[in-house]
Amino acid sequence: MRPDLNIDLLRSFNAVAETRHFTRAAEQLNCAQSAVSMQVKRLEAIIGVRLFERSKRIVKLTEEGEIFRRYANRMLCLNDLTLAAFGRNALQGRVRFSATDTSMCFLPAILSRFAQSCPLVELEIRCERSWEALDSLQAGETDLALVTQPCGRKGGQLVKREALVWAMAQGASVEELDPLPLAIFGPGCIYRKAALAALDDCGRRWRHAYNSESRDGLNVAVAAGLAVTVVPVSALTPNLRVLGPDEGFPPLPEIEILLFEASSDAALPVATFARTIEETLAKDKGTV
Amino acid sequence: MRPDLNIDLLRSFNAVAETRHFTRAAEQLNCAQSAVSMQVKRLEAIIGVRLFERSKRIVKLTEEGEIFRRYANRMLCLNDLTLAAFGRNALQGRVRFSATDTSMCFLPAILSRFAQSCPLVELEIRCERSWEALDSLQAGETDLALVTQPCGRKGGQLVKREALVWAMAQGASVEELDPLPLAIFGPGCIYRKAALAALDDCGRRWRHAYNSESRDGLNVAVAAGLAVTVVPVSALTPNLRVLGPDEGFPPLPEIEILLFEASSDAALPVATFARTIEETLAKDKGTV
DNA sequence: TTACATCATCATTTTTTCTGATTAATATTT
DNA sequence: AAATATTAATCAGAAAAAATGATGATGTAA
Repeated sequence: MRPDLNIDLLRSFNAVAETRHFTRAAEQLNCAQSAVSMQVKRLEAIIGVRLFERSKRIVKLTEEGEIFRRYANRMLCLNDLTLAAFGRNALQGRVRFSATDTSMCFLPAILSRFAQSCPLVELEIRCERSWEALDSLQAGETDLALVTQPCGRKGGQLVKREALVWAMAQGASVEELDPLPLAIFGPGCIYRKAALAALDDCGRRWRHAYNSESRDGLNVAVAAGLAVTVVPVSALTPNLRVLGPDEGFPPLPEIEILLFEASSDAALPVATFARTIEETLAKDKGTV
Repeated sequence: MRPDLNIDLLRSFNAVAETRHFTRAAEQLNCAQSAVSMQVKRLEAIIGVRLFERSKRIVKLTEEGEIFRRYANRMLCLNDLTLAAFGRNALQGRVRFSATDTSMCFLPAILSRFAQSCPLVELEIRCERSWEALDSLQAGETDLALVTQPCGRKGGQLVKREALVWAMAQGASVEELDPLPLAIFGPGCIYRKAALAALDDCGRRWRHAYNSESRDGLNVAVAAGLAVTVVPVSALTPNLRVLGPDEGFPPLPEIEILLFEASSDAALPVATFARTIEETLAKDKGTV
């Protein structure tokens, strides 16, 4: 029925909009000026809107042209992204990645970013405790590990500091809970020690009500309002309520998210994934 | 350097991926089967990836083809959206719209949706109290009004019910505040009455500490931790903390968001904007 | 095996697009 | 004011790209 857009035409349109000259745009595009004129004309015919004001000598975007420019840009970006993701020198391969339960909450942002620009790279994700993740890394079973404890290993890179807070279900009340029922990870977690010590220090009685090796396990008890837990602020969900000094909860230490790589000269997909993690977490740094 | 994508080729690719037949795709596209073959081949050359498995008789997307399909689809959607937004029968004109401070918090979602599909429509937004908005509508100064109180007018359409909650700044404490300093709208707001009555009922002393005709005005006091306010849950920001029965706050009534139109046979852009409001708010309904 | 269906390939035709020259309009210089 | 220069639109012809219809190859069903 009606013709589709054409990326080449958008490219030309964009060049004219940038340079504000048909001649310069032609140079930039390596073609004759008349070609650019005709391309813009063709594009205008397709979308049925006049894009440039040519009454005077100067080339100026019309109001609609200005609006259309945003659409054209999105289209060109998507085009470039797609070509970069697939083209001949697109990344391909596999990345075996270990995350801890705690670092898991950052994965959605990281993954959507990475999957977008490197769709051909196969991702293998495991969830382990920090020390297990580092063992896997050393054993060559994984390429990267995003952990919360260095476990004595050297070479980890600090990619983010994250506040840890006490939290419980929105509706639940903490008043009548004494001793305080806790849903936290089992022994081995250094933050667990710090949290319990802090509670003891301020004289709050507690009991270890629920235990699990995974956050999902704990969440069941927390969501039911049966226990209080400790989470990084990034893992807070709408149904969780932060418990502060007002309610008698001591401040918690910050956790450090560390990135370990199997080798410094890792395969390109691995290195790219590592850089994506750094960038994504660094971006969040300011907002939290 | 390397050639750009081409929407026509994506269209063909998509047809083949859908029908799983080059011949059927050709019928669908109204062209010869050989053309489709060549188009797919050309596309494969551009992105440097084999898209279909043709070893057997059946046409099957390769693994990469399956991934590429998502990119192609996004591109085609953006193409269609752009054409619909500009093409000959694209909406053009102006919509004059009144919102109240309370309904304002829904505007970002509504506007981004509308602006996306109708970029050529000029939007004029005013923020008024409900009764002023309805007066403006009746006076023909605006085309649509999204209000929280019917003010005795008939013909409004209920587009959303929204819970109202007590809230204060995250860090601040409510314990030592007696009488409770309130930052709420001035007289005229029916929800204000309900809120104050509820406070009185549960024996909580309060004083009217801050007053303003706009939410921004109130927010200054609230953000500073100087006062407690009442907000619809959709207007909650991360720096606000909900105050519930635990802290001695009575439940509040729900507000009703009503949409009034100047006339039932409004201009097409106005009607489209109205429909966008309904759809956007209806979508939220389930999640809140 | 034969008949049939399906996709790739090819030579040819058709369509699209580009080029280079020219023109018209505006700005700049003399 | 006239001359010159710059710029974009237009046009005819050239070049390139794409579509067609025929043909061939390959696999499936009868």
